[in-house]
Amino acid sequence: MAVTGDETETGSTGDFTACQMHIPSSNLPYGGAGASAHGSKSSGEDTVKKREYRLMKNREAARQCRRKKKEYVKCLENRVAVLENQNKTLIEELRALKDIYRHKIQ
DNA sequence: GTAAACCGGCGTCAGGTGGG
DNA sequence: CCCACCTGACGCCGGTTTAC
Repeated sequence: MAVTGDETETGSTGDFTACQMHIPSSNLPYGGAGASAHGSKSSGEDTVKKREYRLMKNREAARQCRRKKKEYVKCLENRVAVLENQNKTLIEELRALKDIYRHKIQ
């Protein structure tokens, strides 16, 4: 496992354009800073709670990010399949047209 | 049967980004 | 600024596969 620290939260919006998806946002009980930046009066207990909250939100965010990425990759794989099919069809069509042309000129 | 390699998923951290 | 959010990277873990 990783070690200490503090960071991050959850939500939605993001990139992975072309093949995308979107999920709703969330709410936040602890609006304050990460861990008493300057004038904060948060007690130790409060700080711990804030950290736990952040970790929880980031956990969710990471899960969602992975889900989204998987979806994106699946979408790309789909696209590849479609394009390969299209390519095959076009090659076939070209071959047929060439054939017709060849017969016509002789 | 078992050790090693591989795989997929998870939690956490760090850093970037956009909005208020 | 500050905050919330997103995401890449890292390390860990449990399950599966492979080689012996």
